[in-house]
Amino acid sequence: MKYHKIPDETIQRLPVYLRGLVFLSEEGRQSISSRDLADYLGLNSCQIRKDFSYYGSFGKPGVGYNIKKLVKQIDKILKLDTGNKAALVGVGKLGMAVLAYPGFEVYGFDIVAAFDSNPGKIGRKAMNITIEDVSRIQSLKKRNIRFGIITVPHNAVQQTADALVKAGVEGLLNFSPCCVTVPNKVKIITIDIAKNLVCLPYYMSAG
Amino acid sequence: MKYHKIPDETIQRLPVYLRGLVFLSEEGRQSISSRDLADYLGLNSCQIRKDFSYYGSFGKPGVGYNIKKLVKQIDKILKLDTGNKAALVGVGKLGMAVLAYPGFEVYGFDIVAAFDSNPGKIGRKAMNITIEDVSRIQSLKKRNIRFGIITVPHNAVQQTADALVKAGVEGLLNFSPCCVTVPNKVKIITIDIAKNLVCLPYYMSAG
DNA sequence: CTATGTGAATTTATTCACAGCA
DNA sequence: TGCTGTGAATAAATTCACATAG
Repeated sequence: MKYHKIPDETIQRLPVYLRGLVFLSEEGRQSISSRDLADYLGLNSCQIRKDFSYYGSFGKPGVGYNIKKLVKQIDKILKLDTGNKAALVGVGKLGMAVLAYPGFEVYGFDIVAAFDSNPGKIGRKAMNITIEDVSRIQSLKKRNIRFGIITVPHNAVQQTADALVKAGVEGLLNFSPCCVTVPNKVKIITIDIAKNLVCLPYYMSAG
Repeated sequence: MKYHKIPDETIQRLPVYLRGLVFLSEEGRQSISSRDLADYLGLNSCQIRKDFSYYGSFGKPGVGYNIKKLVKQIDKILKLDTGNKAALVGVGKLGMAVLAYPGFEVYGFDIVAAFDSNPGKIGRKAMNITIEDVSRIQSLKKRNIRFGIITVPHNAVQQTADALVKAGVEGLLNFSPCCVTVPNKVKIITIDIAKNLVCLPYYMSAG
């Protein structure tokens, strides 16, 4: 295994592999070939082999990959094996939906705190999490919570990001497609739910 | 302007440009240079110029791009100028959040119908849309609704997709990260809200 | 025989660098 | 002078093709 700069696209695919493999594992499957995994996920088999090869030789020629072993490897590569804790800010409709979303568990993420500025919501429970006042965001540092999920209205995004950064949060997931400024060391990912729909008319007309 | 195959990455960036430009336009700005737009969106200016150049010469040397004109062009390229109508299936927490999401409008998408299988919800209103029984999905063809948004629990995704396809829907946005099979002519995009968070630990530790 | 792992070839995308226009 | 538009150069990612291992 020679040194290679690992393509960013490879990193982005690892979560896709992970989810598929966890699902197959839960169905009781022990091992899988790159070809079968490619068919299952709608990808290309030699891309899968190359992606894994950047990190070592996990497969057995003639057999394929041991699923449990591969899941462990990907968890390790993506640093998902250390129990990442996240806090959500903004318990409105979108915030509630994110709290209820069953998809974080498979990646080893736990949303363990929720904040809102509406006094009527403070102290209530949302998905078994007690909603706290946004003024308590500063407590995140002590609680060792390093990830923030922002589901506030877009006019409150910047101040929310500022508060989270001040509390030592280093990774942000922002659901409001608006411009936010954060220090360089902080990584922020903005997702625009609608954006995904936008390219469909183009691709549909193209055939 | 020579013929060029348009990179897929260019298509994916057009919605980003569009949102930024619409926002700038709403703030009253008339024109912008590729450099300023690049700074604003955190991208590279010659990439922006090249992306636009695939479709013609929209800019004025020494001045920049007329924002309104550019918005119209992108709308046309992405076929967003024809009033795309979408139906949502599954009015649970996530479905409600998507219905309330303010981000579809800027892209010219209208969610005009909502379906659920829970009899207690049928006939109620969600964001001014009357919830219909899933059995009425077949009416979408007559109503000229070509896009479907799937926010049902993952065990109901396949049957929902089947019903939408049967009703003539050609573009699907699926919020359950699970494997769905659709005919070739149908384009489906699956989004995994959690996946975006997953790469953060990797990038954060990398510096 | 089957399936991995990987250099080499190819394809795709980005960035450079500058001629030419307002 | 300021900025676009674009060939050429570079960089990045994918796919091929096959030697090698179980």
